[in-house]
Amino acid sequence: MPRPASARDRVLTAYEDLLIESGERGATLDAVAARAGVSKGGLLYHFGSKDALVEGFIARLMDLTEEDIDIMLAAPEGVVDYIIRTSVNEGTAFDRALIAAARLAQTADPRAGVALASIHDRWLDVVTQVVGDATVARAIVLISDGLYYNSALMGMGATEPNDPTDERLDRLLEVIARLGAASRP
Amino acid sequence: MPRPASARDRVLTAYEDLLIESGERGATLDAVAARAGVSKGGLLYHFGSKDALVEGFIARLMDLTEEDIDIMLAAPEGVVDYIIRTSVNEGTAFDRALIAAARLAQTADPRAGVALASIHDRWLDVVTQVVGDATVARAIVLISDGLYYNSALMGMGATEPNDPTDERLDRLLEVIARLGAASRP
DNA sequence: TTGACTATACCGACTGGACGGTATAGTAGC
DNA sequence: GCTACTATACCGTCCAGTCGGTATAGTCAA
Repeated sequence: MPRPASARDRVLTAYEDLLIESGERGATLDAVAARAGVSKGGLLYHFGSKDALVEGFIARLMDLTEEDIDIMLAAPEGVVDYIIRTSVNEGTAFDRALIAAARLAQTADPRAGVALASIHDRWLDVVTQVVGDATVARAIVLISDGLYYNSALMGMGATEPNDPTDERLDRLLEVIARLGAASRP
Repeated sequence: MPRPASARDRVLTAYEDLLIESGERGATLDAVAARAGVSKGGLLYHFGSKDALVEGFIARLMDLTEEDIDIMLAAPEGVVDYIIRTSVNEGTAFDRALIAAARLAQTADPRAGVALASIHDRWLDVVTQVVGDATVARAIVLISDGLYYNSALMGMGATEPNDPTDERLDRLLEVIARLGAASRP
């Protein structure tokens, strides 16, 4: 690990930003380098190929996933509330990484698909633990997936607002409570 | 319109297949033409540009959507059962078109994302009509979205089976019934 | 303390291949 | 003779990856 808040990290963030804003096609090495404020050569010094860049991005995503699960388990409002409310916008570093991964998965990069599937499974485990019923947990995680993917894929075409305090989410959570979900762990 | 599966249709289907199998990057004009068994010149005779091909694909998707909604409304097992069970595999022409659209969404052009959003809205309308409650309908459509996008994005990484008669879907539908959804119109 | 050498971090011109699109000449069937 | 193609060649652009070079800091030995 090099000392300063490094070029390597800036490159990863630039890649993520470009995936979100312009899709996989727009996230070229030149564009990523420019965004990160390094030259193309500099980028390729840190990541020897585009493939290695994808690998690095996914590794960071998996780290953020573990962090987010810790936060989720400690959330004062409960796991279910947390997972549904944070399924909706692009605010946190984790949200952004997830949306970027969804963009990557669209282009059939199997690694992004596998990463997404494993994140989904982690959530399912945690929610199952909390609500006690595997099928109820599955329904909840699917709703979360639906919210995520809608914001990931529909972009400007979306009808869903991206506000985690939206009262429509309150109502959605009330309906979810009917499934038998404990709203607190 | 000529008699058998016309070259035009074959081109559209080949494009769809390639989107599903190889993503947007793999669906090049050369690859689509080869898959459809026409020459590149032949493809460009029918669709003057890749843009026109996308347009043609989306037009067919929207036709299939209207057909599917008619089928859904007439489904003997009810709208909710139908929408959840058919959210899961790549069997029908409509399913395949939807998965392909998810691959295309927001990659280069917002049209696929807009189309997806409008299909989502049509479903929401229909389900709201049937179950009577907008929030319950939203939860159901989100579960359907979750199932769809999981099969669209996770590909080989998926843990979800793609079998509409899977008993896990039966259990999921039982849980959804607790939301207050009428399982028949 | 200075000069030789090494490692790390980065630059940017260039190459080669892929891809969208154009063009043109020709063919089979109605 | 028109529609619906096939076949092939070619062009310009974009893009991943290569390569030679530069800058800086640190090591070490004479």
